[in-house]
Amino acid sequence: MDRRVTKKGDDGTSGKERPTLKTLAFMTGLGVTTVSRALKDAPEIGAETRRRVQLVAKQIGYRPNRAGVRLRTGKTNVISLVLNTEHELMSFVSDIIYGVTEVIADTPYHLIVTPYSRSQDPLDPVRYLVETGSADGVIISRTQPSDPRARYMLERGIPFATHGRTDMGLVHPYHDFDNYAFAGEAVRYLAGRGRNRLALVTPPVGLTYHGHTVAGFADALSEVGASEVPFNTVSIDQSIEQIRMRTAQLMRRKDRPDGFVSSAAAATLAIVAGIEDAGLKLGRDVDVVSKQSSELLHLFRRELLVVNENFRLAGSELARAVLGWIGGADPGTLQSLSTPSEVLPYRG
Amino acid sequence: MDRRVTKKGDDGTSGKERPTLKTLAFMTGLGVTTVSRALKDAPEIGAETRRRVQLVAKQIGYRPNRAGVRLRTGKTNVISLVLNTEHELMSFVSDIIYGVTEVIADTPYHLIVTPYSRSQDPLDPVRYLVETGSADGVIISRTQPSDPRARYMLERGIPFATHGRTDMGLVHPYHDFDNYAFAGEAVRYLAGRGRNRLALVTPPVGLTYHGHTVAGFADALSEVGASEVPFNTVSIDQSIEQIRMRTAQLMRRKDRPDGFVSSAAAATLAIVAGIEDAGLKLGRDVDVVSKQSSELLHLFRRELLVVNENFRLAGSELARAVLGWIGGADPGTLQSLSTPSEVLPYRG
DNA sequence: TTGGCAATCTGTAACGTTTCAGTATATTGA
DNA sequence: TCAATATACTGAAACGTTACAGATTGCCAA
Repeated sequence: MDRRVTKKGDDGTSGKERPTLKTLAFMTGLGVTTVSRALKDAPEIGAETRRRVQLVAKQIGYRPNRAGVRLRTGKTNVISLVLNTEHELMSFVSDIIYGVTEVIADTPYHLIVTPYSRSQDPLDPVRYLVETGSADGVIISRTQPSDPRARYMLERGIPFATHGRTDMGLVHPYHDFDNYAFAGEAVRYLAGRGRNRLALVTPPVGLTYHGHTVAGFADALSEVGASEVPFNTVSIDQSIEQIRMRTAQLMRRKDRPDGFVSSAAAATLAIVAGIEDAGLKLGRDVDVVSKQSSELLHLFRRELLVVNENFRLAGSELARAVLGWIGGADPGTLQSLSTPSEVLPYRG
Repeated sequence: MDRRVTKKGDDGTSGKERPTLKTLAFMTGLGVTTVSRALKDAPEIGAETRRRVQLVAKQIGYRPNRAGVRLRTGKTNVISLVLNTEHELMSFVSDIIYGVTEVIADTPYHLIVTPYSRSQDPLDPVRYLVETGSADGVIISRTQPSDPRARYMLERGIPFATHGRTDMGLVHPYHDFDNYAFAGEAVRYLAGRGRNRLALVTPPVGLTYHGHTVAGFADALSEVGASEVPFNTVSIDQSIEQIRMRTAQLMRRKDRPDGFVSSAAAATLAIVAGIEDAGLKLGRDVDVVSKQSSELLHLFRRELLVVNENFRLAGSELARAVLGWIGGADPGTLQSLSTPSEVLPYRG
């Protein structure tokens, strides 16, 4: 009986409102259902109708409302990158982000950054994402051999990719840098320069690539007949000052190493500072092979020997992997390993 | 007449589904409307009912469905950080991100990263965000004196904050580092060390802080009676190689500078390399004052003079500003300027 | 007793989308 | 010719939330 002032049938053609399916339906004279299906190339729509709808949609700049889709289908069109906001000094984080955005640029996906801090359980942010259904896919880093986050997401069936491998006998997408090869190459290169008492600056204990690095280092040591100078008190996620001090201590001992293999550029800066604190000279008394993610170590000390790790590539690969899994691909086919470059001495 | 198999009134208490308002309504015996209002402390709900609903909600871990809220209210609970994915070599980006996430951690907001590349109009991503209503607030960087993005968002009434100021006579939230003061301090410090032929490594031309830096530099020069050695062919967003080469060229001339003021750490690495390419020695032939965002320049060359810029703080301030504006605060009160530290010589 | 009013609570509609179950029309097979 | 079937389209319902317009109850003044 009583008609409301704002009645349902307003066709959305007035004013500057964003066009919706209803707008398109009105303009084409079709029903919303037909429009919806025409836009996603459903087979039961006539070819001409389809073209017509798509043309009009393009003309008026129709974009599906994300909230509508998400509410109806559960699809969020969101990828989440889960980051620890306290580790990783010289942050490769931006490179990963750029790599990811590069890949999702021409998809409907958005990238959200989900942080967690040292004090939290790394599982927390992942649990949050899954429980609230906030993302269609997740990228995690700081991967562990037996990673509770990977296990959790596998159980819930949510697509993800890990930066670094796991070792749980479970298959999932990952991208990893071949740290075993890196450490091996580094040792062989140092041995080739006559260095035979080598110390390793390891990745954080507990992460998978710590194991890979240590193994590559050890295997190559015995291969070339060099020996290890234990340096277990140091790993790359310690502070610059800590590493520097410990390095200086080490280098003042008479059984000091004549070569270092360092897993991160930031740590390398500290190692070099420690070496020089002890009055020794890089390239003469000791050589250092280091990974780096941007071209700055050669500027730092020309004597440094570097191997490049491309984090932008890692970001792209991880994004591709997650999207692939979401798209229904076999997770086992979405794994990639990046081979280290050769050891690069200073050129020019 | 005919009852559907799946009928409306299923109360959502079966199985592992995420609880909704309907679930809460069923459990408390109230209507969904009442529950909804009870959760947001609406005044027309009885005190006891309110407590009861909130208790149950907490117990079963109710979280409002973002898509539902967003569809109904238009509120996205999203902040977007708009980034250029090609500039800024030594990326402070991660610090900004961490700063932002720190602030939004205990809010319902998510952070999405919206990239754009050199080839695109910087206005594109902003237009996209506004047109699709993808965010409640936006943070932009690489701010220009007359910034089309700021103007655009002001016109549309969407809350935003800029990293760096504008100069259009329009008021909006910003956070900026006082680059005028930085350049001035740097010049005065160099003058204090007897340097009087100074070169400036400027921020990218066109950005607001280029002007601030140049002005601070020029004003301090005349204040201390030093002179400028023009170095306009270089700015900090050029490649390492470019800067290095140009610096070496400059330093081989007889009218070379005896002091540099550098606006970014990455550029400083190149400057120093160029200086040394020309056979000169830092600290003896020339001094360099540089901004840095992490503590690495002192490791690089102990003779470097540094001023710290805290990008994590910038991220936090920007997030606070946007949230404040969204929350209804006066944009004019959401502006902050970060004062540079003193020039720090090498210690220890 | 009655009317008015405040205090609480509730049903319905709507946001934009997709899916389900149809409907109408044309086409085919016998 | 008629029924069966394919083709092309459509309305209604539902996802979870909030806003609007009531509805119910109890209490008090007249």
